[in-house]
Amino acid sequence: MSDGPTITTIAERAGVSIASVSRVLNGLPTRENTVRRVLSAAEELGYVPNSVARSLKSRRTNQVAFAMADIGNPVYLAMVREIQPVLKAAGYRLVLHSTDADVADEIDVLRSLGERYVDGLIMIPLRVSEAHLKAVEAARAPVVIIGSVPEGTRVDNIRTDSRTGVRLALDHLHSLGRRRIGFVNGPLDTVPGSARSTAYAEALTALGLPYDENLVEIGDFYRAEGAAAVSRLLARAPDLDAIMCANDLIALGALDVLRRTGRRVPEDVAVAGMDDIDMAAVAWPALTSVSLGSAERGRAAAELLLDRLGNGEREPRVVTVPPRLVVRASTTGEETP
Amino acid sequence: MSDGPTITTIAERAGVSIASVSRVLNGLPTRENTVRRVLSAAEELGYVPNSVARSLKSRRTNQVAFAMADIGNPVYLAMVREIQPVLKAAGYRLVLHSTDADVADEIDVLRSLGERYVDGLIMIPLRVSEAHLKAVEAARAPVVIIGSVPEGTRVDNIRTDSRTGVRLALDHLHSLGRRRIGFVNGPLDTVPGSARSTAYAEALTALGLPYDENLVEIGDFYRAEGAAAVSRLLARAPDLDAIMCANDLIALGALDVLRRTGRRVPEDVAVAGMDDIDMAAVAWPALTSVSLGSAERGRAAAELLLDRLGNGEREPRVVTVPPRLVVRASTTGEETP
DNA sequence: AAGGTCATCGTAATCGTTTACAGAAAGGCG
DNA sequence: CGCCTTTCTGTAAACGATTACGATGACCTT
Repeated sequence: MSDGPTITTIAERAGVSIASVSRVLNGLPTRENTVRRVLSAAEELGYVPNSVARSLKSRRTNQVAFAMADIGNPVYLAMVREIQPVLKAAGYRLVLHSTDADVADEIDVLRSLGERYVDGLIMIPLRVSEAHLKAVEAARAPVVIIGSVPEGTRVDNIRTDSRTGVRLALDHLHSLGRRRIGFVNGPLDTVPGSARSTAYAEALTALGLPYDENLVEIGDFYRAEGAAAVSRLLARAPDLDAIMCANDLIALGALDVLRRTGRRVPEDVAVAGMDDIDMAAVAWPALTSVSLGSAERGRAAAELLLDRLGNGEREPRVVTVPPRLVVRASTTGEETP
Repeated sequence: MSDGPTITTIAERAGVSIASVSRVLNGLPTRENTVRRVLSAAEELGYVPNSVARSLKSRRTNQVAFAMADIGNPVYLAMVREIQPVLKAAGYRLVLHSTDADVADEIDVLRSLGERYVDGLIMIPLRVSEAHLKAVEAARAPVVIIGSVPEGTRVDNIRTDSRTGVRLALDHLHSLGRRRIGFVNGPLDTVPGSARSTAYAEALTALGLPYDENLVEIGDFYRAEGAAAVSRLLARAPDLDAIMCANDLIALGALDVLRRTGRRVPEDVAVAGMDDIDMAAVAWPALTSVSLGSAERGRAAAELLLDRLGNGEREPRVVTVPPRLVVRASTTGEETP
């Protein structure tokens, strides 16, 4: 754990100048003899270049940050899983930020781009405020946002269409003959929360079903909170025959509550979730879910960022990943092998 | 995306020297008037300190790396989830490395500590070679290893006791009356693979059961490979009444195969896994699993590293997290609410 | 042999900070 | 008022790399 050799150490041992050392190590044309002496000196000393010093001069760190609300959420983890290999292949390291959905913390991450410890940022904010947008515009490094931002915001953007997603699920439930379809959502002041709320109302209208506020309950995007919300919902609307959940963790909570209260899924109550996390497939009954393409979105974000890091100035791009309904036993009762 | 102000810019605007700017920004004693001028200049310019330059001088990056074999593995993700908040609270950022269980890649991560882009490393190698140990000893920054290393290795180390873990599970299966207990393992040249293999044999002996090599099958630590291995196992030993799986992904694969081949779990075949990943609790039937305390190990590793970063030289420490059997329906049939 | 070309090398500046050191200003005291 | 002590501030040297520029010497040409 000593203090490690620098190019100066090498220069002394090889009897050349630090400039020559640098040139050799960077493969610039140098006399054969010098190359040999420098390389063997470097080898003997176990030289490893100091990336901090290099970054200071080159203004590149080969690091990229990913900021998400909550590292415990499987959706974000699925994204990390896709982002990491893409960046790694391009020679970038991935730095993780978990912001606890705190706006100040997210703005802070954006501001911290000025510290230059990363070359770019992929961010997936739960809420998008004015302050966010200002900070994004002022950011000192390329940013890719996953999630909807207002039209006209000048930023690379990956979005999905959760409105259509909700619609797909409700159509499916309706086609199975369900008419009293409850809805359990997360906070309405979040981007997904508000989008899914209006989507639910619209889909009902399109299906010719009445909007009954007794069928709607709001909790949070976690399993325990989801379970609690489902309990409240069942108390208010014991006659419902289906529950649409704003994400899969809520849906897993719903399965817990329904099992505990002795209702069969899907015979008594069909359940659908959103995000299609890994656990959806192994749950019992396996959970019907709307895939919002977390993996694709993660990969697309990484690729968009890499492209921007290569190109610098170009028009911001928007990539939309379409939702896809994954039907499983929690709605149809049929096991998919 | 312009080039951002530096302390030089601030110094000019405030009419002081860069030394004074630095002092003010670092809270060193300075005349009231100077403080005010520097701070307002910094404010107006939207100054953000360059962390790369600061790191070069201070020799600290406030970053810590976590290197794991496969970022897709829920066990490692569970660790990331615990490590991140601990580091964040201490002001460190977390950099992720996925090494694909490649020895060369892992050595590379160790070597790259010399690049000084992180202050420390938490590593969880699947295989531990001579080269690993050499690289660890030579590492230029503190390292914490999760997983067993040879006695006497001078490194902070978090371990669990998977031997006892296997023993717990087999005792449990035996107490349920199972006598033909199969074992599906991952590669034997990995640390967990070899440990669990000997543990299985030992536990059988302790229970007075014969070792039947027809009851043992080797695949890999993934769901699909696990399923394939279980298929082979069932073909060779159709009369088995329990399967011990070397990890939960294999166990999930086992559940898939058993269901597909029409065997009831646990009536016909009881199944137990290891690691107690999130999915174990939601699977159907819910999976009995040996928790190796992934969360605790992650947290302990982070704390050990922080302590070492604070203390510098001290004797290496070893923390052992005991295994714990989590009984669920896949062995007892009783649902745990 | 003188002059020119070319490859190679070393000196020094630079990136943006921190900090040792010395100089300047200010205050206290006889 | 002069001297000493105490603040405070500026100059300059690090940290470890990259790189522009000019110096050096080998080699070729005439």
